[in-house]
Amino acid sequence: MARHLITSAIPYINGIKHLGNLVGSQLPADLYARYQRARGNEVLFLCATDEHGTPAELAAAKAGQPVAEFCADMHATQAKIADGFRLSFDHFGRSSSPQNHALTQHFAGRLADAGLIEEVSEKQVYSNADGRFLPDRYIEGTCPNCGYDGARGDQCENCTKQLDPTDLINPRSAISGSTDLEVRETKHLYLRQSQMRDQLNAWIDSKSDWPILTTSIAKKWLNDGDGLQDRGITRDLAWGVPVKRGAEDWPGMEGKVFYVWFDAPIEYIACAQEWRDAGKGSDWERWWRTDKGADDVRYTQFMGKDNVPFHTLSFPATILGSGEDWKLVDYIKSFNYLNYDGGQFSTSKGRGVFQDQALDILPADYWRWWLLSHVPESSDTEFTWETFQQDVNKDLADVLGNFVSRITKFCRSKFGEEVPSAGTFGPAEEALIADLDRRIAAYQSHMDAIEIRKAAGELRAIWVAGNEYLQSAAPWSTFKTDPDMAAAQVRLGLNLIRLYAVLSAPFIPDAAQTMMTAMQSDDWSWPSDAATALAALPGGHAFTVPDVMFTKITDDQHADWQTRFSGTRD
RNA sequence: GGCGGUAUAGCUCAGUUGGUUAGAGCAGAGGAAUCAUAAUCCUUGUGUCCGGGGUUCGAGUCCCUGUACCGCCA
Repeated sequence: MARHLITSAIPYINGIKHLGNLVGSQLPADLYARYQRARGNEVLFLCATDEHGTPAELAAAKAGQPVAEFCADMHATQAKIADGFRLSFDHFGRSSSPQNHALTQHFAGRLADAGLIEEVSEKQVYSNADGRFLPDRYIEGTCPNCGYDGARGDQCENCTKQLDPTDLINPRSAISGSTDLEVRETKHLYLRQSQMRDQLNAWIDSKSDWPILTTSIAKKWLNDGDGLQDRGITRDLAWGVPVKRGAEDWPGMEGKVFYVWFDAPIEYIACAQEWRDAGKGSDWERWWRTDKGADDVRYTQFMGKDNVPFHTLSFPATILGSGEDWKLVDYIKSFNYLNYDGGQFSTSKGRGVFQDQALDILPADYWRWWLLSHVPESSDTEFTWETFQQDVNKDLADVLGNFVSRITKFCRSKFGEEVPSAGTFGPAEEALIADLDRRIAAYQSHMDAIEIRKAAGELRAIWVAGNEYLQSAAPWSTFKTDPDMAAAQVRLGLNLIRLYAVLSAPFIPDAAQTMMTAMQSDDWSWPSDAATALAALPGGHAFTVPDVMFTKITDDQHADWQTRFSGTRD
């Protein structure tokens, strides 16, 4: 039995995410996790919330809550939404957990011992009114280049010129508006990634099977300009993991915390400890320590393309630099962006569909199916209500839902609500079985390779094969002349429903459960061959006719949602 | 400005190491059937494969160049 460690990029805590955040990491990771479990493999599927940093502090302030309380509430909210989408995390952790605090400090200590941490003094803008240092982008002022009044300390969004905060004319705090700013000297820790460039380069080079999107981004950061740059891993903030060297205090670093990009990926490991501590498992090290049983684990990460540098370089640098036997990622599946109706999803402009709204208007399976079958694997993908309506109605309601409906209702009217026993399979049935064997093999190989769109296409073709068979076998016709043959045809059709439940469950778990329940079965075993799988429900086995599985999206709903989620356009 | 990605049928996309008349789903058109959520099934593609050069016996596929969109970095 193979063992799969699977992680999804961890979503930031500052608010409810839109669909773009779902499709780029959590949903495909869930698909893969469900598939591997279905194949009988051992899976540990982890995700968490990324809770530290300035945006979280500001979001909490805006909500009028202490930041710890805000994060706890928002974590619960995101966990509820994840559950709504049927994301099957073995544990949904928090980067603010005590486990992550300790582990982050541990890694910092190991890296320091290995000579990979450097203390650097630098000048940063301090706001007396806010009582804090301000990150570059939280300083606003007049652009020295174009005169735009709302330029940020990192870049003027009017003329796109890159800036230093000290370039701004009449700088002010973006948080309070205060102009009582001063430049102060402060000391920070830098991770000397540049020292590990050759090691990282060789590691990336060894990953010839990774998606081009993943390796090209990594190589660019390794080789661009002066090569991989050292990065600051601490900040002058209150909310975060306090800087410590292992369990020891770090002289000169009092009151500082680690920067989010340092502690967030470490949460992947800490999350396994949380999982253990929550009583969901007994041994987390056999998943994460190659010297303690994780040698045979295959570790796959899922993320949007914006997260690739941290996962290909920074986090591996942390792990390799520690000198300990931590598990490195085996395969990184990265995704492009999902666009919304001619533009980008925008949190600030309220453009696009947010995850809670999506679940309010339609069941999870509708979203799961459309998003996964259109997942942006090779380039950005466009969401439009028109294609969403068309595709979901066609694939789920017409092709799959109607198949279940037509065969169960036909059987009920002619043979009653049990699988008919009479008749034997002929050439048409054998041909279907051979076709299914080929298609299931193709489906598996696409799923094994995490080629999601291809897998979705093959699954859809498997649904279509059932309709093709019924159409040519025409039991409603044979019933008049040869009821026994009709019985055999219906028996095959009913067994297809159970097989579809098994094969479809990774994509649409709720509908799969509906199908399985209707067939009054609990046999979720993955098919070894179609002939055997289609004999699972013998003659005489009782079933029920399920309610309509997928109601169609109407034109009125389409129009209503198109308007409601358009947001404010400029 | 530097780098990377993308550009294939009305729409969403496949096209493996260059090799025969460029494919799939949806939409459109025609037909069959009537068990079913008016659902299904069959038939139907005259596409300057973004433009322009080049390499090659042969390029959607490689090289150069231009254009458009997206992203990352400075």
